[in-house]
Amino acid sequence: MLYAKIVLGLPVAGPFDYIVPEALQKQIKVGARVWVSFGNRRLMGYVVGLSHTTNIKNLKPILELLDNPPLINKNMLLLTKELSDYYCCSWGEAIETALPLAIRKGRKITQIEKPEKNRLKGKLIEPILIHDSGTKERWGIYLEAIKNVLSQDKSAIVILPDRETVFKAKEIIQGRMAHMGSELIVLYRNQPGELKEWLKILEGKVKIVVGSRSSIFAPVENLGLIIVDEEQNSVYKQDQVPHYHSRQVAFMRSRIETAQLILASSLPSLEMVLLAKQNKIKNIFTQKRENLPEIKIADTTYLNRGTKEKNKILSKSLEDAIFSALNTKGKILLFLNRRGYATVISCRQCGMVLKCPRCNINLVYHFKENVLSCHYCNFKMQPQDICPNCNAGYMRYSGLGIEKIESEIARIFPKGIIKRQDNWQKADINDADIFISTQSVIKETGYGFDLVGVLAIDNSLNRIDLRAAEKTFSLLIDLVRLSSKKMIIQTALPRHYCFQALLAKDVSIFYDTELKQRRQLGFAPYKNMALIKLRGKIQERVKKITQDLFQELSKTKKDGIRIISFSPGQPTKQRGNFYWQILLSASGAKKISRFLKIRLKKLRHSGIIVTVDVDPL
DNA sequence: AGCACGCCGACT
DNA sequence: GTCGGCGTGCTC
Repeated sequence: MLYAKIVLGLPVAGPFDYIVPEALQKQIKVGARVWVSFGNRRLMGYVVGLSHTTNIKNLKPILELLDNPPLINKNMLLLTKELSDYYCCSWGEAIETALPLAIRKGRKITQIEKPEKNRLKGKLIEPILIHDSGTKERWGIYLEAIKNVLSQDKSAIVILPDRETVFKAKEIIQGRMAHMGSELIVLYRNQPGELKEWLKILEGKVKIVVGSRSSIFAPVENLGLIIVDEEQNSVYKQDQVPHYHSRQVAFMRSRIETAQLILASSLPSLEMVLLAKQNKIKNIFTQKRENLPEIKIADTTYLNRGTKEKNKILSKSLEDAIFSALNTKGKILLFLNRRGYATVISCRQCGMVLKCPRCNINLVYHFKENVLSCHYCNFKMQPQDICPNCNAGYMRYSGLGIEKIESEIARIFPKGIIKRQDNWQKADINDADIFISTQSVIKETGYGFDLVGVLAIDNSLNRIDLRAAEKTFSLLIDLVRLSSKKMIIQTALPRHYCFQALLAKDVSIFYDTELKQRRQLGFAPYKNMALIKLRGKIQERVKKITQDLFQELSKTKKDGIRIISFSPGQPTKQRGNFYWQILLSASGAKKISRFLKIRLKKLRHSGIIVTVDVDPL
């Protein structure tokens, strides 16, 4: 008798044993897809083992074998197993994230049998981190490495953050390697033709795959090189279960397949900087200091002080700089990361601040729409003239939003042409002398403003988020790159290392200080962290269950697992569900995942969905 | 995940 | 009395 160990794309552990019918015994192999009956359902299963013994009685037979030869090779099975151990999901779920939708749905394919090559195992792989200021230098290294693996008859995967850079990369590689025709392929999840391209790779016809996040799973043969461009980019993190990060998967895969790994970034993640400091990866630093604008910090503590005469939004130095830029027909960007007009609506008598009834964050007044809105859940209500708490008739509208900035700027600089943009409403930079924008301006690459004024960066810095400084610094660096001459940052925290690093034009000031703090606090990248997310329709219920789970988990003093906090999710509400979460840490993601798989298996509450995000961003 | 079973309160 | 929501266990 022959039995198959089968995993399923469900959040259940498995594997499950099935009888291999006589007729399939010669053909079935590990890595094949099969149809099986599970409970009262017919599901796609993946064969992860074959055995002549079993401990389970009353086995069901495999209904149908889809692949001969098998679809998933040994290395891919190893990779997905490791993924499931690291990211706290089932093996079957991990396999399914590595496959195109059509394949998961049971599309039959014909493949030719090809012997799996014996590879030299245990060879030391070399990961390198390129820290540069643009894309020119790194492409020299990329192309050299690609040429090198091709000459050894091996293949390469190049992943990049977005569609444009993927296609640009394809052009560059093709330009340098004119003989590359169908051997170079662009792979993009859910593109038309995705399956066709994927199958071409599976057949071993493709030497170079260029793609985005999920292309790290491309079934190339004889992999010799993985390149992760802009490794710090958060698009590499999947926002659904399993919450994998392509850079992390690249490490796993390069080890399994003994492939070289090249990571590059103009502002590397703290994770990679730490690895480089520990000499676990080789660091190539080519960042030059030329072309950086003049950077000034304007201390705004005095703007916020008692002088009630006027709610001043501009420091003297920024105001002067705007005037002189206008006089010389310069382009000005004013950056403010807050939509709306007034961000705090409070009662002058009792001091109550209007909050979203669902999310408990401040409601923001939008002048143009004349509405109060919650920026988390999009709750809207009419502006209030009378305090709902004490019935006094004096509501104060304060806190600077971008609409308010626009009207103030228009008042101070009546001669300048002013355009405003946020994520909801785009404007053309070329039409304006003064361009006022939220973060949405970052996407416009390569635009050189003569003056960049950063108006309210402190709220980003003051967020309750262990990555607040990292995200703020990254934002500031993006703004520096939009600025060709001068940048003025208004802040009430002028001594903060984010600003000091900019003033000194030395990113290592930021890295060193931030790393030191992370180590002292026991946070990433020194520890692995995980977020248990609970969601459900009833706010109080989700909160209660999260709190109970938090207390339950807190009792377990084990293996250096630290249960850090429980808090409302962000956003608090999404598509009718309320979110609460528990943050924990340990040294080693696999340890956290093992712990949580045991502890969360028993946790079941109707109407509550529990997910785990390992290495959350 | 999806389903069956068994337990309890509150209503045609 | 039973309907339905919730907790629990199970799926090879």
